[in-house]
Amino acid sequence: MSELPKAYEPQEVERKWYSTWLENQCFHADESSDKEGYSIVIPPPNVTGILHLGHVLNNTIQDILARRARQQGKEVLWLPGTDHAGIATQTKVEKQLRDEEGKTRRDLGRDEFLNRVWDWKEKHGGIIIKQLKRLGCSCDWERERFTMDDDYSAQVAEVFTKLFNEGLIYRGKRIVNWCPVSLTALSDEEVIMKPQKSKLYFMKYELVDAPGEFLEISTTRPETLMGDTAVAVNPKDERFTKYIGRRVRRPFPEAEIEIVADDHVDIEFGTGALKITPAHDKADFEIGERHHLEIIDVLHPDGTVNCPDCPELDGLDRFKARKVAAQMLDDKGLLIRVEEYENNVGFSERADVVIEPRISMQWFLKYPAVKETDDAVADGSIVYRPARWAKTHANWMENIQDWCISRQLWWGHQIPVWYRKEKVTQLQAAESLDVADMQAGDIYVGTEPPTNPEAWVRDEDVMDTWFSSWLWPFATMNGQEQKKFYPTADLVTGPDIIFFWVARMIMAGYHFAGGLPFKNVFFTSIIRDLKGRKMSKSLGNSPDPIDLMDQYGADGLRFGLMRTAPIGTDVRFDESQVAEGRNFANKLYNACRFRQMSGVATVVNEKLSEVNGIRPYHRDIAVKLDALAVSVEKSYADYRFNDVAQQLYDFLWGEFCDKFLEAVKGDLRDTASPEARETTLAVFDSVMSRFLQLLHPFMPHITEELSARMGYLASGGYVMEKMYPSTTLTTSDDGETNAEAIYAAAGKMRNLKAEYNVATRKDVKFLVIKASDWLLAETDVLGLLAGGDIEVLDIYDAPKGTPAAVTDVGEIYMPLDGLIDMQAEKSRLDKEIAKVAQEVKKCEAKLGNSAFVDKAPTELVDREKSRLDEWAQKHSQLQEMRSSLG
RNA sequence: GCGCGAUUAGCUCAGGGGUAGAGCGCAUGCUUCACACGCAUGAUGUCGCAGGUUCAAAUCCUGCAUCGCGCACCA
Repeated sequence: MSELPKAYEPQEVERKWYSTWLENQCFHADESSDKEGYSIVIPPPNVTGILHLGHVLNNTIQDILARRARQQGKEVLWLPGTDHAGIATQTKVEKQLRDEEGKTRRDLGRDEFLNRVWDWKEKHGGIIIKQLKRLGCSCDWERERFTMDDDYSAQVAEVFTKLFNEGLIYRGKRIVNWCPVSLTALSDEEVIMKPQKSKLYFMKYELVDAPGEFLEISTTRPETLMGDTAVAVNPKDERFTKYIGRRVRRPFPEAEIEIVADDHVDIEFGTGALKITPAHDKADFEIGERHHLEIIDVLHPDGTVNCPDCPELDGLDRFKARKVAAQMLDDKGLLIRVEEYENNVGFSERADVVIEPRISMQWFLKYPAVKETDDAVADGSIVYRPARWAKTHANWMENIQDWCISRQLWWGHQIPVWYRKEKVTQLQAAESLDVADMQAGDIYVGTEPPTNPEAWVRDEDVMDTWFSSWLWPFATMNGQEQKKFYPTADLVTGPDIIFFWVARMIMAGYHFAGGLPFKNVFFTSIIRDLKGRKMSKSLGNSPDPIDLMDQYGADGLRFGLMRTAPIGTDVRFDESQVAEGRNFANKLYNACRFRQMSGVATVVNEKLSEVNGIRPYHRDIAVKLDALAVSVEKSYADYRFNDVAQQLYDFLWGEFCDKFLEAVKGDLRDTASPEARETTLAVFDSVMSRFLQLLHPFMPHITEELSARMGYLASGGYVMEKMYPSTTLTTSDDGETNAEAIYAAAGKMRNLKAEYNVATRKDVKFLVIKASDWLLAETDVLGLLAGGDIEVLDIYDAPKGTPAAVTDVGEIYMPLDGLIDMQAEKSRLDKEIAKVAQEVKKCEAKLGNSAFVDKAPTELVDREKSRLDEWAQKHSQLQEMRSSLG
């Protein structure tokens, strides 16, 4: 057996077990099972996505929850799938088309282009799924869903139709966030505000009725000046009262526009006069509505200027046009000055370009079940963890705006709306069709095309990807499955998509599925690099999880990440943490390898009392294992996964290997008695087999491997299927354990050796007096642990200066036999004495404080007193030693 | 502007009214027959700053500072 590799090599083992689990359908969820149901739906990654560390954290947590629920005897469904990710996917395919064939999607036409996207999806779509499998995710892959599966798409159309019929979906001309690169509208949530260095232009418009008199106006966007249809001032601003209702001259193209009064104008800002461009600013649009202003669109969809009346600007890119327009103003003597200025500008999340507020015809949704959603989170029907995210949720719900759900893309769920052909021809272009203008018979909304399709034209737009994602928890399940697994139990996701996804799913759950979609939402940390920056492709600071798994194993990556990931705060990723995860796996492997040198287990005892010849170390580790199970349970209840990992780590490394295994090592040697060996092996197996089960959710592969290899699964099955031990290994009848006293004494003895620089010597002799009555039976082990020979004496007249330690096993002396450097010893003692004297002083001060003695709990005071005794005793001992040295 | 979080060892982070913790790193010593992905021993902290509550504050409260995040915005 000893020819096993010294170091654990996870790669092959992980592959082997994952395919074994799959072959045996270990992840399969049976909706007709009698067991209690437990379900999680995966936050569907983009079908184009590549696994990053955020996914690793997120899915490891889900896997832990799922595996643990199985251990608890539940019927578990972890439902996987991917999201079609409208813009992201379409953009990728368009880029490929452009790069490889020099074509645009319009060159291909809608149908052919969509074929290409589907091809692309078939080819590249499965990458992230494979990567999740590599990580060990126990999803029910037979149930993998895609947001554009036929049945899923049907439900999206159905939901649209229902909302339309309820009057919650409407079409209208509004200012929307327009992405000039993707050429589509976006929702407010897809816009990211970034501070930008820009310029504030001060210019003047001449008053029509008073030539030579000017009104000063400040703007950051002179290039939209051609679309100005008014100037606004605040009615309370006395400087401008006299101008209200009069007209100024717009410089180009020349026109007269009115000065209106509107409360929106900030008196303090700029000159206090605001140019109004209703077609290109949300606030201006609203002011325009209040004052019935004309709307002039002066930009093309791609962000170039559309203004044939100004040939100097027509066709220019908006940023180029900005400079030219400023120059034109200057040429006319209307530009007063330009100031450097920093303001917040909206960027498109996907294309990272400046968003253009643009008026266009779009579909909007008035959110359903807003109050119910708000309440569910506020009253704890749905529990957010950490709780503070509930506030963020509430904040958004309060200021909720209608959702722009239409996108001018092809990849996605096409809006299930048809317009009568004659009507469209009549109105010339479908883009400007206003549903409000249509008669009932001119529009058709439904999940199936109209019966005479040739008479109808379908709306070209598709829906926002999130309009399909918000149905995910129930649209992925059929009726039977919903009965068993809906609502789901836990949702694990990032706090950055509370608005995009979580809140919307709750609304959809209420409105379409009759209630909450999940009970708990666990928000994971955001993983940053060591400098605190977000992981991103462009910064190149995002380690590839696959590389990490190649290096450290999936289990190592999972464990390392889980052990650091704090609850609710961002985490800085440190690769050394992953190395620790690997080291931990290796430690576990080697502990088992050691055991395996004595053969494999045939029987694993369920109770410690079944084992003969139990000694303190055996009892001790068994008791600690039972305590670990309880404590881990508690941490799970609070979703404190880092805590669980830390406890498992401390137990295996600190208790099992460092103490227990060191203490019983002798029993496994050839020289040991068969009885002692049998006892130790039995205890090892009882504890280890249970420990592997406890660890399994975090490190599924190695625990499965070792359980099999060690013979813990003699009765068949897999660790991942085993019920979590419902009984404890020990009972209160198992009695007290003295192991801790021995470990502590051994520690003190090793300290003594180190202090006198004889740490590595094995010929050190320790003398024990006032020994505990049970110590005689344990001197061998104590000697082994401490690294020396133990002799228990009734009396020992210690020469002055003999190093000593007071322990719970007795008073221990380490005779020096004159082998110590006296000079070094003296100065060491002096330092030590000073230190101890300080401790004594501290205790005395505390006990001298009558307020403390009177008011603090008595056990605290008593503790302080015994502490003082200990320090004082040590102090006099040291002084004695010091004086003996002269 | 409003809100939220963070600030503890060189680094990454736990903890939390009653003697300051882990791992890594560092130092010293170990090729000890499970493990150098290891073993043993050790050094390192005014627990961001200032007040307050308390017998007792790193911990609770208030303010401030720095860093980060979210929301709202000034054209």
